[in-house]
Amino acid sequence: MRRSFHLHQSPSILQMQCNYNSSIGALPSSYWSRTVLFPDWAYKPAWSPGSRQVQLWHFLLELLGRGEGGAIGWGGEWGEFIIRDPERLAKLWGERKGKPHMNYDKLSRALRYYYNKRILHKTKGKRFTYKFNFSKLILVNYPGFPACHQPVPSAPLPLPLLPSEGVATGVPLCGGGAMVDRALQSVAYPPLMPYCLPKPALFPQSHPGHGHFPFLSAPPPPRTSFPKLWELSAGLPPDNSAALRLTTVGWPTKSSAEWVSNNMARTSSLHVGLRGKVRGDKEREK
DNA sequence: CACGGAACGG
DNA sequence: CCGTTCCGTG
Repeated sequence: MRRSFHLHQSPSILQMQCNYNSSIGALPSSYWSRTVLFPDWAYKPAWSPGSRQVQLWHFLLELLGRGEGGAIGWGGEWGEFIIRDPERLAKLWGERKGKPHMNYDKLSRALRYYYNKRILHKTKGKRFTYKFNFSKLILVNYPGFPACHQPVPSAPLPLPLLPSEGVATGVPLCGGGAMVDRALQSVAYPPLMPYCLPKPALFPQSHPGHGHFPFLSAPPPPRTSFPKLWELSAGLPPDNSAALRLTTVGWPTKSSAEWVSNNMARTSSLHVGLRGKVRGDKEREK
């Protein structure tokens, strides 16, 4: 029943990347893997052997992780990034995808499609500035948000960036925030890209009791009236529905207000599920 | 610039 | 599904 999870597709890659877990400061990998939940999209490996193509958000993370020269860079807030040279970025993206006529206009359209999927949102007012929804981080197993402010080791990971790694090789990067110039500022970026982590087991299926989730404020009605609601939602497999329902709990960051205002309006994942099927909601829109 | 509809394609 | 292409609107 459990739909095959993305991680299963590239165990080797994953294991390879997750070896770093042990190198996160004093924190055992188990700490991370059981404490932090990333949105489901974050766990998709860059290159599934199943030959799914690179996705834009992943490409961006890759460039950001490499500290790519000037085309794109991290911004002031967690997950925020600034496209410094839109056309150059577009060109890079175009090369990767074999779309020679790519430009920022088109690329940005693709980015806008991420809004509904809650992968990205726009930092309003700032040109070329977008933000990954890392704020959707969820804490599990820690009722009181213990030392919940990302126990982020400020020091960059000893990332085994292979010399052979590069755009052309298609080697998956576990980069992400690892290579962020620490010089940049105090902001802590994800020390590991989420997709480097094993996905924490959520609700044990054996426990229909669903109860023992500390933060589970109000599980959306299991109303059987909309049985497969989540399955319609783009990019959000049922696996994650549980996680997403919890997102209202949110991550207590400085930007939480922004995040909340941005998404509280949409209320809950129920809405999101609906919005996923782009077609039907035109009328609804305004 | 930024947004989102629409048609289309791999 | 995930963009790509094109385009009207603000």
